[in-house]
Amino acid sequence: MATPLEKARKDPNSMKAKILKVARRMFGEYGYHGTTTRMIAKEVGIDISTLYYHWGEKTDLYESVILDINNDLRQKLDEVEKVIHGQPLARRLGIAIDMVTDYLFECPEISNLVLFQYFGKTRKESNLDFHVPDFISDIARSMDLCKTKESIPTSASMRVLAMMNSIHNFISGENFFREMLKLKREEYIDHVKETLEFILIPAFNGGSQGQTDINQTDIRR
Amino acid sequence: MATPLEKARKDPNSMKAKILKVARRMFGEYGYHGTTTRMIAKEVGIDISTLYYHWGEKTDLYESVILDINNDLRQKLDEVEKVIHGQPLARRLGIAIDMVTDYLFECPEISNLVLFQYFGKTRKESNLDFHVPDFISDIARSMDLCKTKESIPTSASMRVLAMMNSIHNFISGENFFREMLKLKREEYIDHVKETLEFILIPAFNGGSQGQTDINQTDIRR
DNA sequence: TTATAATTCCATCAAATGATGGAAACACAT
DNA sequence: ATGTGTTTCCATCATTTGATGGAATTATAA
Repeated sequence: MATPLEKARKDPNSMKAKILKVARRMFGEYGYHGTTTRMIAKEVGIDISTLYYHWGEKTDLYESVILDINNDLRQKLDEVEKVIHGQPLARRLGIAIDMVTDYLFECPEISNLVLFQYFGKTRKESNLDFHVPDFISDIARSMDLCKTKESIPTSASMRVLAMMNSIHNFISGENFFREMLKLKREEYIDHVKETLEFILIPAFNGGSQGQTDINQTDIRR
Repeated sequence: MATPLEKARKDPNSMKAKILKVARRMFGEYGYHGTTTRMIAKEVGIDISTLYYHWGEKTDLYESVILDINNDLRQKLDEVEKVIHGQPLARRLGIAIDMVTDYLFECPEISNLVLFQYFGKTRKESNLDFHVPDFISDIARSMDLCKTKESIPTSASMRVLAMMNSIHNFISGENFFREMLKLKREEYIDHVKETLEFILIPAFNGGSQGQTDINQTDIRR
């Protein structure tokens, strides 16, 4: 109950929580430098100084946002892990893609912020470790890319990164890609899942499984 | 010879060209809002007003940067297309991955800017069409995903997007991922190629080819 | 050399932005 | 009602940032 972030999570109706929610979306859309504290305050409907009262400096708010999405993502991945446990690999992958994709389409700011973290620099660097390695190793183990949680081969980490990024890309790029392809939201989501399965399942399934129409099977849903 | 961009391209030693080069890198690293005109001017070693003299508003410079990398990328893709023409699909893919990856590792700002274009919003929206559809259709045809250049199926476009983005991700994320995996640059590049082949070749090759150690074949280089 | 055009820098502006002090408004227990 | 602690807003700063006018410098041609 010490940090503002913990307070915000405890009471989702608190002002701290409201600000955090808006900040997630705005930082996700415009990036750190593209988002001003005034933009956030205005969107919440409060004065800018109220925002500073609750969260302090802009960098602190941003770090809280990162920690928050990090937490959410980890929680979701744990949930997925429980569901797919024990299934055969192709099915595990199919379900995981389906669940994670659905979730991230609900919270696209997560994908946005993850990608910003990977690709963007922030003038004043933050000494915030992103805990990505945690995710990676768990997913790698969950996909039979390694046995123990320790000592993950580099190639396994790379493959998991490729997988996760492919998903994030389609979520974050929705506006751009959907406009480009003239698709409705539902259509786009279906195409994303189909494409992810097309790309990922053959690779991780040993490249020896079905043809391109593996998408048509009942792996999804 | 009309626009500043054309002048810059004509004479690579001109001040316009120098500024453009630095602007590409800076916009690529920090994004549009994260880069100030002063940062660029300082890096070039000139006064800020000299920058404005040559390129006008910040948005104009940014648009020129986008057009410039767009041009470079298209040129490179045409070059790749010529090299791989006539080869069997898996080999075409292997060579394309190799060439494009090498090129983008030389000009990482291209990947950065492409991803920013996809994922970021820019407060004041620019009415600049990015010509992505051009790339997409050419690549799709080059990979037997469709017959004619017109009427590309949506799923084909999606697959090409997935492919291109996977490459851009590893280029743009180099700093983050390499630090995370404790790799030297050369090692990282090799792992990127291996991973891309692992992910992409089985999918586009019909999912019926080799096992995971397809990476060990002589497809590369 | 001299006139003309192109280039560069200095000084400066106005707006935007991060941040804060302090007064008012509110909640709530006594 | 009164006192105490919390929350909110108004007014305001200092800095940063995009942008420009005009003088000084440099190149170019006559």
